[in-house]
Amino acid sequence: MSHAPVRVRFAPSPTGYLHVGGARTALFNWLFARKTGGTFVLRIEDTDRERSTDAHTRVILDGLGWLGITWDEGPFFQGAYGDRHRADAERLLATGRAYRCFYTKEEMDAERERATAENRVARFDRYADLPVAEAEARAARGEPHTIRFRVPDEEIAWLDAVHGRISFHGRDMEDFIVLRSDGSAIYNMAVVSDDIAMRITHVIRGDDHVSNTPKQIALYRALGHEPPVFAHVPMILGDDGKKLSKRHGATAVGDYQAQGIFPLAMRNFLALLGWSPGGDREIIPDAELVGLFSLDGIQSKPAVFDLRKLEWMNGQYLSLTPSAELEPELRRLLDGMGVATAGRALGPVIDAAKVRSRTLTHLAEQVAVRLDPARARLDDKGAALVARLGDRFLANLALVREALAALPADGWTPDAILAAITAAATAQGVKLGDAMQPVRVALTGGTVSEPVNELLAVVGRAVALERLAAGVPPRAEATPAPVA
RNA sequence: GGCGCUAUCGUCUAGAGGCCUAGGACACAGCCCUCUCAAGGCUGGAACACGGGUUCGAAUCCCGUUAGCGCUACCA
Repeated sequence: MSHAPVRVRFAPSPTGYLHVGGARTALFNWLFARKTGGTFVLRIEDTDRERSTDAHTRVILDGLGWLGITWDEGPFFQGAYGDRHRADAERLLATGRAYRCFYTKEEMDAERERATAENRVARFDRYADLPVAEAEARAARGEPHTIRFRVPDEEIAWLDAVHGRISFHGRDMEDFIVLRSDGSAIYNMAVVSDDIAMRITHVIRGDDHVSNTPKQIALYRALGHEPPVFAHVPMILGDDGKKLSKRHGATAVGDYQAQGIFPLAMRNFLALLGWSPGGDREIIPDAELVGLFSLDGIQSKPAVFDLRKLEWMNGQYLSLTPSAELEPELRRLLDGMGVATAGRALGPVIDAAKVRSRTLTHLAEQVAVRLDPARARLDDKGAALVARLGDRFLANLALVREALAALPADGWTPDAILAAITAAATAQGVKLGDAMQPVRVALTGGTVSEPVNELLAVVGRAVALERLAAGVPPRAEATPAPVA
């Protein structure tokens, strides 16, 4: 083990969005780099020209930025290093660690089919022992061919930083292609060539790469380099135990950003998915995360992504964040919803709604209704209440409105409002709840909110009295229903 | 099929031979608070996959079984 300064890399391929698994891998790399005072390199593996797009690259960069994962070097684009990849592959050829292979795709497909039918492993070793002179002659004639790496017939083992010792044997691996017939490098070749060139000391990546690792180690050795430390972090699974994918719902980091999840909550949640500092920590301040992080706290079994817990955690961050800090982003969201916020103090409204929200978008919806109760829509619970109270709904509403109208503008405080409603209800023999709930429905369309007197205070006297006079809000359009 | 990895409450996990009649968190249920819903507090149900060893003693170490997952491309 060397004492060279730590250099890690995150190497996504821009063939899709930044998903939560990739984000967590990036986070672990970042955490490890910060913890060790090392360098975090970002490398975009865009060698699959068919599927790579600039749009995906941008989304990945944006996602990392949103999560606060900053890179010290890069982004480098793997596609730019084709010459070096080829040179490394040819070095393998020159030292006899690789050979020219003249199978056509059709021949290989046929062999693969035969092998499957005969229930055996496909073999592609026909050219392994072709005399070099003959191979060179055929190549010189322009005969299309690939370059295949000669896998050594020996045990290839390493001490994985999360799994401990993992061992493969060369005899279980076929000689694999390192250079395509068009001269471009195959994944394992490109990765090793780049990781050597970028002096990567620790490769922290997904578990799905463990079977690539022995091949890469063999490549390192054949190229005359010491392999880095490998740390294979387990997969993230959906709630059905299968690898997390689109059909499990939101898997892209951008989806969570759009849902109003805080980047810090996402970091906290992702960090704890497959890693633990030991003990009972759940909400870990970001500043402590780096100090706490270590590779051996990484779990060796896969973890199921639990959206509920993410939302709970986001709610924790929401309640921890002062309203003033929430305000700018909230104003932006409200503008997008068509709610005018200019010149209006949001602090009290945010405070009122915050404790009942788990995401920023949910919070924005609640704030929007308080700022502009005209946008309230009757929901199922609200409708049920209207139905249950029948005539008393409007009667109680009128009772409350009358009592509140008597309050002077400068006496519009939660305490005064509560006193007025309580007095009116008591005088008329109306249960307090039967007086309060209609107000709640009239103002929000639903039966859920902060205490009614606080709701009224936040909405303001003029608008509140107007809404109480208007009665039952219109039904939400999706489910039209008769309104009392 | 071959190779590899993994196995503690439904889920995330603590646990590195005695501290474990297995702890915390999410979720769930009940209670308190209360005009509703949250938040908060309290309480409850809920797990060491199975079988063999090793040991005075095993969730922890070893072996096997079973199950799940990953890889098995001129994709990355």
